[in-house]
Amino acid sequence: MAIFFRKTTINQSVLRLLDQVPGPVSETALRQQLGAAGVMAHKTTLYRQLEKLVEAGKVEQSRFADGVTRYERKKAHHHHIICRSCQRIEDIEVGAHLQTEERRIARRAGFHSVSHALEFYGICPNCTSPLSA
Amino acid sequence: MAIFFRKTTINQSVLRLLDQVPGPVSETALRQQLGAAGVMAHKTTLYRQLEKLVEAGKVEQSRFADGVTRYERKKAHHHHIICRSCQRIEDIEVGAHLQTEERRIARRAGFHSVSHALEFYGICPNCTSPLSA
DNA sequence: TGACAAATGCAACCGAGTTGCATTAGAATG
DNA sequence: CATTCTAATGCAACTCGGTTGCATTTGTCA
Repeated sequence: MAIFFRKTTINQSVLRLLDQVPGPVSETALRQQLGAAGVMAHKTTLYRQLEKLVEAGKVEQSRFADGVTRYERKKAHHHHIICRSCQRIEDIEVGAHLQTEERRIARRAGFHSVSHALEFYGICPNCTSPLSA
Repeated sequence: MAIFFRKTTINQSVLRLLDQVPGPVSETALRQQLGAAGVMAHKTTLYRQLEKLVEAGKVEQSRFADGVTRYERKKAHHHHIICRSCQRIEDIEVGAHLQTEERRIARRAGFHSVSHALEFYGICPNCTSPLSA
């Protein structure tokens, strides 16, 4: 049985915005962007709506190394690489190694239902090239 | 030039405790354990001392999916698997795939100085076996 | 149209982590 | 030992992401 959603302005705007935005956004950023588009929403509302969307499997949630949780439309399993300089976030896909690794770990340590959280960090091309100087 | 450390009770106790404890500990847990051992320390002090230890390369710091930063004595590069039920944290080593992966990513996306954050989550043997029932 | 539950807003709160400032106390020097 | 310099500590106040309880609004459905 699917989770029940009522059709409301905020509700709709959230999903639409997440569809447009490339990459994960924090609740704060989401609220600002909604505000800019004329949709005022309280942070409590957004957190609750996002939670529902996550439960419904429409949105994916991940916590980054800066301690902030960000949300994005669910797509094929992938990971992110975050620029340590400009904070830009890009999608990347990682080979099948990790699945193998997960199974190996599960077997060896007696754990089950194993999943993982993986993010890469680096310096992106823009921040590498000599903009100044 | 090495970072300068003065020999103080707290300072020493922190390192000693991190040596004894198996796995990463949060500042809060650290403070409680120190307190139980008769060493009272203010949280500000601990955060600052831990920061110094991290800078000095003696302690490793990582942020977990619950949003809490935990600290542990630095050893060979490894990862953790966290029980989703009892929160127990175990060390695991992951194959060399990730290094390969990092290099591949760096090349493909034009990023450099790439590093990663990886944690596994699952249900540990204890929490799997029928304790109740 | 009426009723019920979902959605919203608000205020207050929580907990991790930070900052500025005054005080305490190692360590080095004469 | 006394002096001096600065690391280390404690404290209060704050920031910020996120949560909770409660009252109010509003969508949906009979």
